[in-house]
Amino acid sequence: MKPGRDTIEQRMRTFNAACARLGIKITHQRMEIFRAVISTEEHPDAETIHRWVKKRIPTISLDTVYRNLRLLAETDLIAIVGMSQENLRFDGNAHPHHHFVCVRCGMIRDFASNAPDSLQTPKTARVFGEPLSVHLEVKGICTGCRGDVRR
Amino acid sequence: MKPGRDTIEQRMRTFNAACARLGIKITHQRMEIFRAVISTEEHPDAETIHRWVKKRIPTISLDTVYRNLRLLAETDLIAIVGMSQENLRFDGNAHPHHHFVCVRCGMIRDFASNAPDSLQTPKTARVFGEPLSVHLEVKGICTGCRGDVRR
DNA sequence: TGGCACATAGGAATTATTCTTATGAAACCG
DNA sequence: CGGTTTCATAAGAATAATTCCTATGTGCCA
Repeated sequence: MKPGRDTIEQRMRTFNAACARLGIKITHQRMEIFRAVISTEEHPDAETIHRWVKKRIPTISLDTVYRNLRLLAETDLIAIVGMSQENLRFDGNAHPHHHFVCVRCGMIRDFASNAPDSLQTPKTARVFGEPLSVHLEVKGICTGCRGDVRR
Repeated sequence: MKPGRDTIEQRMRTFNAACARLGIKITHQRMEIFRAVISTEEHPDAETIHRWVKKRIPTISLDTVYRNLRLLAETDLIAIVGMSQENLRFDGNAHPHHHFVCVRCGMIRDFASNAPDSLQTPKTARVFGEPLSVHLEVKGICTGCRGDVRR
């Protein structure tokens, strides 16, 4: 486990402040779950976090881990990697392309980049390995959903 | 349903050729599943594709749809949207960042873009709606897996 | 056209995630 | 301080997407 740009303790203080502001109780379980997520670069899954936290709270249930991860993600204290996790979805577009994803209705549409050069792999990514492809995901509100809101 | 840059019939011919080359049998079910995926912009899930194909082959099983979608994705005749669909994974990095994903071992690492301007939302994406965030996903082989291969 | 490897259908199994319900603890209020 | 309300948790049951199993069917090469 290794800290990011902020120290763990700094982020725990931010966490406490955010919970107070949002009216979320600061339980021992919740704190340890948050600490586990921010203390690693590994982007762990719920099962893995559960295993880690059990070392400190042996009786914690998997459901509590799931419940709190979801809560933390909803309040943007942590993030969920990748798509907003619906089912598998398939794409028959044979050409290289990117995706616009509506965060409200889940609509996905393809678009081509109009600046292909800008999609050279950033040098900062190359330290991790040999890149094969680069894909852009734009999240937003689609025109349909935006129209709904106006009404 | 609306064709992409190539016509449906062109792509069906490519499909037949690819199957022959790969030693995959061209069954009625397989063809209809492929046709369904390439005939839409909607990035459907397996259940939806099953519903569509049932109109032409009423007895087709959901498992056959899954099996063939997976086969087609493995041979790059179609693609799966988003991450290579393991479990939910969580990310405690509070700063905006992008992801390097190893396609072999699933390792995910954060990196910052060294060209933030290049991540202005492409104009081609704006026609679909109001963008909120842009995220880059670089897929590749991580140094660890690359080392394994050399041995 | 016969045989054989590959495909399919249908239902059962698996697995990640969420729900239910009863219990427990924190905060609130007089 | 004691009562009450509200939110959180644990444990196991339920749900739902995906995959596996196995018997039967079908495309394709010789």
